[in-house]
Amino acid sequence: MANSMKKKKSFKESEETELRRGPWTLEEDTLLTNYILHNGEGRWNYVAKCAGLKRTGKSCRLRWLNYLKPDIRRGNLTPQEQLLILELHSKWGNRWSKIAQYLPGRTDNEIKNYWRTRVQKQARQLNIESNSDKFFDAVRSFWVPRLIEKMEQNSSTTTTYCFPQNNNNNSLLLPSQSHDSMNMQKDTDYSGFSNIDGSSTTSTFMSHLTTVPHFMDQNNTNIIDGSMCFHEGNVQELGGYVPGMEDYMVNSDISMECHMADGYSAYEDVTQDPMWNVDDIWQFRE
DNA sequence: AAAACAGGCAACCGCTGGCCC
DNA sequence: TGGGCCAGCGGTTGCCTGTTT
Repeated sequence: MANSMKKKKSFKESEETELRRGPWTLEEDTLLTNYILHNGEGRWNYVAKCAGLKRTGKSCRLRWLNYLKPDIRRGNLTPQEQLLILELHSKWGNRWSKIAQYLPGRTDNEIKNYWRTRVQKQARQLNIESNSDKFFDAVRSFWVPRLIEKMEQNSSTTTTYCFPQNNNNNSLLLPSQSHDSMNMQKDTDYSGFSNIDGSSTTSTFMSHLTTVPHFMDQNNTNIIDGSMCFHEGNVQELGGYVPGMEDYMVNSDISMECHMADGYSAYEDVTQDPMWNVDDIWQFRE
């Protein structure tokens, strides 16, 4: 018994030592792709074996889902996608796979990397916790409007992005609790938005883009009630001008100084770092 | 031109939950 | 019912590349 266990173990060890790790070669990619295109995904350990790969099933799965799958979108995240990530992260936190479901062609890994390298970097520079209210306020006041402006500039594409229904008051695109006193809603009808519990919530920025009371499911095939959508790069038609936005900016004690600051490069390409001029929003620093 | 540094991203690791025997 | 296997997920690591000195 002990002997057979030992044999089994040593066999397994020798099998494991043959497993390849690290970067995938072109040949491995081809083997995996060809196998899956002909036979489907199936069980990953089986896929690895049958495709003739010396990789774990796990490794094959990751490579396929994050890199080889035909519908993977590559390249920089668009302002729309960034905005969606900010919004969805404010609702769900680090639920990367869930967030990725709303960004067709983007992987959870890519979104996670984006968050860690871009968003958290900004938070670090500001010496703010990236999940803190203060950081959300900063994003609301600066990043979001700049992303929206960027969207207005890119008016050639027509991709539809869909926001899931708000079911809490923790939306990044909403005024925070601390800004409730600004009475944002008085000039604008936000009635298109409702929560699961029947109450209504507002989205400071997105609600002005369009108020379509439905959204597509994960496969973009079915329309689901109770959400908001906007069309990428077509903000003008949908209300690219953001009424109330200036109210928010002007009334916000956060935005005040930054908005007025000389030399503040508020309208540079927000899809690139830095998210904002750190020196100009020094007041966020703790 | 080369070394040092920083950022971005692909890949790995460990945990969890579901399924099956 | 408990153990093994597997897929999926989020966190972490390490390499590659571009930039700075």
